[in-house]
Amino acid sequence: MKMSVTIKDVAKKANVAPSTVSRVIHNSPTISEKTKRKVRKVLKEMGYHMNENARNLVTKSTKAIGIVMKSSARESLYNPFFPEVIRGIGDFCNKEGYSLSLTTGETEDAIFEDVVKMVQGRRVDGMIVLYSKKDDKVVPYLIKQGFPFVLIGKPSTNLSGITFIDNDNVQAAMEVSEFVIGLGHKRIAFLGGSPEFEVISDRLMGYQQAMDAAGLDVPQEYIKLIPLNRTDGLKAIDDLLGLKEAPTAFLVMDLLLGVLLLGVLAEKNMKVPQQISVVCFNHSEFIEFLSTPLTTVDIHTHQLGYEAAKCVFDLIANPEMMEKNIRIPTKIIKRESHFAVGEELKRKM
Amino acid sequence: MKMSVTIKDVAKKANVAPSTVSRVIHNSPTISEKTKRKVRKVLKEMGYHMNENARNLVTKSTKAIGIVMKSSARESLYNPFFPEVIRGIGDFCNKEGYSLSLTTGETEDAIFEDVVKMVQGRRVDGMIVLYSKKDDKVVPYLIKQGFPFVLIGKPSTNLSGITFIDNDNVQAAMEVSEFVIGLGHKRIAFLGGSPEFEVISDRLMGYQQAMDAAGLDVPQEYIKLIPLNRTDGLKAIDDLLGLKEAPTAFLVMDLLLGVLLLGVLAEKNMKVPQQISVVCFNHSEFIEFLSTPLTTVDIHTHQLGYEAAKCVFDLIANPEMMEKNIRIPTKIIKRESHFAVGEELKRKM
DNA sequence: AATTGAAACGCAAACGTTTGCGTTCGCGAT
DNA sequence: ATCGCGAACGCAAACGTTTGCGTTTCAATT
Repeated sequence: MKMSVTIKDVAKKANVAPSTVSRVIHNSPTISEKTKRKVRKVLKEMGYHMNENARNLVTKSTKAIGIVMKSSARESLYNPFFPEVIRGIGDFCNKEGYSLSLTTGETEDAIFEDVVKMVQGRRVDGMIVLYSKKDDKVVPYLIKQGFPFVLIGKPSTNLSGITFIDNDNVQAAMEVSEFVIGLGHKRIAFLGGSPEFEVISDRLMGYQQAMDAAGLDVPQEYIKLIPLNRTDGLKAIDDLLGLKEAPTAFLVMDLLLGVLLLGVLAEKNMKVPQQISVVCFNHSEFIEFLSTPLTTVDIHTHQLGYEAAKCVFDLIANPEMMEKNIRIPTKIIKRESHFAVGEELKRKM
Repeated sequence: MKMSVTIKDVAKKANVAPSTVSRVIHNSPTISEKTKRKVRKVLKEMGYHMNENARNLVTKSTKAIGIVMKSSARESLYNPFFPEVIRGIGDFCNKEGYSLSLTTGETEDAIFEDVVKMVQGRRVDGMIVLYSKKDDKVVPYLIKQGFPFVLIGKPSTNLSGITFIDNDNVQAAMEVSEFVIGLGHKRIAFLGGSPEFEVISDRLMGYQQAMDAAGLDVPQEYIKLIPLNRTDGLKAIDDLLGLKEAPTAFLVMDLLLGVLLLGVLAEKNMKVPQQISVVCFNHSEFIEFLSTPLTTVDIHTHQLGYEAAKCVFDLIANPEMMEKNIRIPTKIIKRESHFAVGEELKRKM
């Protein structure tokens, strides 16, 4: 490891005081152009680079923000949410010259310790929390510390003062339900993950509102809230398809379940969209590779991250800022896994 | 933001010198048990937590390691490699109480700047580089700086002194080829991404070696090296299936291409594995959700990350260590997308 | 009782910055 | 020639730790 060149080294070589070098680096107006040129020359020559630790120590501001994630989270591993949202965060941070720090903890306690270390250890200026769980210690801690943070998702606790970014999932589900209803469907199934996730329960709500508004009743058998794995997924799908009045359309909450559903339908030789319509949440470029051109709902993951980062920045700059709640709009990407009732015959030709 | 309690605050309250507090924190044997108890009590009471910046400044060691990734890398977004490898790295780091820092840059220059900032800015003790590109500046820079780092993948430059972790892709491809050959196949296609990636060219090599060894010749039409997108993928697959002597088995280098292939085969009503065998690289739990139980090659992504982290640690502890090259073994996960030639009829009953 | 020697602790410098304030310098106005 | 006054720069303290070394304490040895 080469020894680093410090401000003092530069100062010595340039025959100025360290403070002058510092001011040159920050382009202070109190330094003459002549000295600036001289010092800058030496800076280049010696290959100076700032020691961020020393800087952080005195300015009390690291140029970094932390990301809290539940690392073994199944749901974030197999859909592109995790990388996408980090890319979004990264994009903004990069524009502002900030860097990113990740929690590494596996257990909840370990994660909490990571957060404490980041916050109290003054390693980051702000935090972005990538999940929202019922009785989690992280968010309450951040609030108590008065530390700038934003949440991606919806706060599950009834704590106030939380700035959060998310989609309007109720709205999104309502829109997509209305869309499907508008196509003429009356028997619409809801296939999703565990309702303990805010996302799912919100979407369920939107779905039900739309159905109610359209005067369609929703038999409980149409609603399948299941863990995200093959066996439970298969069972749910079989149940639905085995119904005397089987649904003609599926609202699927996850790409994985969507893939599973398409597979089952293909095996049963049921054509999508001719016999069954499928709409799937969380658009990603992955679906391009499926043989069925799925109609999806784009939740704009990248933008979620980007806006979240922007928000922590505002919070850092102005800690007394009122909490806000930014909703990223969703968009139905219409491809060809849905059909309008009555069009079956035309299509079959 | 609450004001932090420092070592001095604790020292004052406990009627000892700051140095004593520091030694208590580090559990120095030169401090009596009595004082330790007293100081520890005050530490808890005041809720002390160390300021890492100050610590890093004097010890010249942050307890963090950096991760370099090419962020917009398509290939890392849609297969679970990226999250998985980070989880692996995180697992080890967490065990050792280290934290993680990510580059945020989009362009190559931005990424390079991130790296410089991490290294020279003394924000990390070591680095893990998640890619290896032909004429990249990062690796040469790290070498020049004598900074501890390891590469995941295979160094594309002819620079020596690089510790790197990867799979033996030649070997892996050879094994899987032999496996398929052993089933009786003679017409085996190779479907993969761009050969500018070391992974692909290595596997291609292994494939060809196995074919040669078995005395099977490989017509150039059997080898499709294409960019990872739908159109190019479809074209390649169509080409292969349209051949007068179409392959009976496919070696697929990527989950995405695998999914695409399965879709096309289903549309053409070609049964897997009865008519066509498919083996796909990069096992992930995702494939559980496909209707076809794909036989895959597990490259142990998680362990790649874990071992990489372990390596930087060794390097940090002992910078003069000889470079090493750790190969993570691969494993064929045999499921049911392959068939032994001659068994078709049995299966059909 | 004086001496010795660990054991236990305190002092102060150092790490590389930033920044308030003081000092120097040159120069035009008196 | 003196004064005054910005402009340009240097001094030194501060940020919160760690650590080598010096000092104190106190029990054990002579």
